[in-house]
Amino acid sequence: MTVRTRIAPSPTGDPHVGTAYIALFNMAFARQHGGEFILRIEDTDQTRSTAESEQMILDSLRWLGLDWAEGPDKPGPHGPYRQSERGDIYAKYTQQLLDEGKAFKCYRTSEELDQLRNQRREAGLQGALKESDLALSADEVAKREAEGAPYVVRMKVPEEGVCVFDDMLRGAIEVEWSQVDCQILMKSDGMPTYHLANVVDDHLMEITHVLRGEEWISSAPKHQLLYNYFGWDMPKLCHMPLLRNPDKSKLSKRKNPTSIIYYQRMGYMAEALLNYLARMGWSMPDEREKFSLEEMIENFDISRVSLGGPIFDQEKLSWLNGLWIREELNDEQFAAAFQQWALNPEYLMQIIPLIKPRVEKFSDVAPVASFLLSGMLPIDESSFEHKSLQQEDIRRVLQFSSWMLDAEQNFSRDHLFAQCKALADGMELKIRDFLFPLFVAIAGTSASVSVVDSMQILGPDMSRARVRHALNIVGGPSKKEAKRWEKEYRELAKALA
RNA sequence: GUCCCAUUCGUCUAGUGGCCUAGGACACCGCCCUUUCACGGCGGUAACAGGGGUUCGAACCCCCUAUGGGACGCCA
Repeated sequence: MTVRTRIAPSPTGDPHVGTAYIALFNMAFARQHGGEFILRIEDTDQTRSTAESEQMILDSLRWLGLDWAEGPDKPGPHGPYRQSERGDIYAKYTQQLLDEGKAFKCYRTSEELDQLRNQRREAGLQGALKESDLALSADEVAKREAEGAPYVVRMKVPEEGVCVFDDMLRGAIEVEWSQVDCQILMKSDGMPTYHLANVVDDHLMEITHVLRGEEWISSAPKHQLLYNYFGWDMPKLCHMPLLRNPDKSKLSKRKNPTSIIYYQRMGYMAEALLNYLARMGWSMPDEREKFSLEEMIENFDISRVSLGGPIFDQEKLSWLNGLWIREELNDEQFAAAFQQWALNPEYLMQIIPLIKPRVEKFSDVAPVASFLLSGMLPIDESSFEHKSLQQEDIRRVLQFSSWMLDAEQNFSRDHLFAQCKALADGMELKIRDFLFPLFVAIAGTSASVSVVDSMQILGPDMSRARVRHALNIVGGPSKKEAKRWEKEYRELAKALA
């Protein structure tokens, strides 16, 4: 048995807990059956990942204690498409489908596609775009071909009938073919889409089981059809429930910290985080709450996965982490773990240059640096009292900053400063005044080291969480204000890089 | 809007036709322990989304409705 999961790097490289969640279940399933667990990084969209962002994900998964197989014929984290010597395999399989009449070239531009989709919506038509909808006149095709216009390769999909595929947890799922669009397999830049790469790689790597998130259910018919077109056996599919925000939407960084690095910085033990993730949608046969990865693997049974989307509850995670700390670490181990967390050279060396100029004795260090070793800060309304700034200004600064930070992918100090400056100018505030609420949010007081340096060190999720926390304390916008503010912010955001 | 998936205490869940007067855990509340707080111990509040079937019997099987979520990209 060979089980694999695919992970998609985020541009910032922030490794998502959802990624770890899926990887964990893949691994438990594979290891329970004595099989191999393979991890693949999906990167056919080259805008996403860099070597560093991929490394951050792999490091985070290793930190959690997850490990995966890599072999010469079973490419490791990367798909064959990353390896130049195998880069043409997708072209080969695409050509095969073209030759067999199972795929077609499409010269439609994105603008035309938008138009087509809008027209159909206005006409009240339902169903997916089919080959016949996309067809251009023979003249037009010949013209565009002669011009060397870019084209994509799409798979052909039956116009009617039902597709039935199997899910290990849900049984047979039926979808009308009319709902399935003729998926692009090869982009105009010659790169395969996920759908093609996924099917070809999995076949070449002899994958037998795929455990992935529920959001993939709707593309399963396309995948199955591709397997049929190629005449290959399809791996068994299992779709895991999606982790949710407290408001039940799919877990997202705007509403909840999602980065593994956040939970690391927050001081959770890897074992506890993994344990908590394992309890999302799954339970031990004896219902015990605390268990190790090894114990999970020993007792793993995929049919014990429950399908309702679990809400990621930080409170219960904290309780579980407390259990791990109190019960699994003796004083020596606690000391070592804490030292590793707080006093490791990598982290310390980021902090020292900021702290050193501001201390006269070592006893000054802890008070000055404490906010860099904390979670949420104990601040209240009085923390935000300011000689000239109005309450309204403070609330707006925090809300605008929060929106800016949510969208921000680059958390380097200089860039963050430039963004803050741009917002401050737009709001006609002195940068010093603009930064005041941020100082309180990030450091707990305005008498502190550089706030943009602090945000860089604390990382995106911790910074966002603290700003959001501060906003809750001073009061976010009312519904009326929110509308006006959003409009203002959209104007200001144009000045942002 | 269309299609798909889901639905047990506020939250995570047990439950696979009779062991269910629905069990455990987090959170919350109360009591005990304790110079405080926390930890720990004991107890409490709190759920089968609604309606129809099937069955001697339904949280469990079927249908309808409602609610929630996901997917509808030259993203993954």
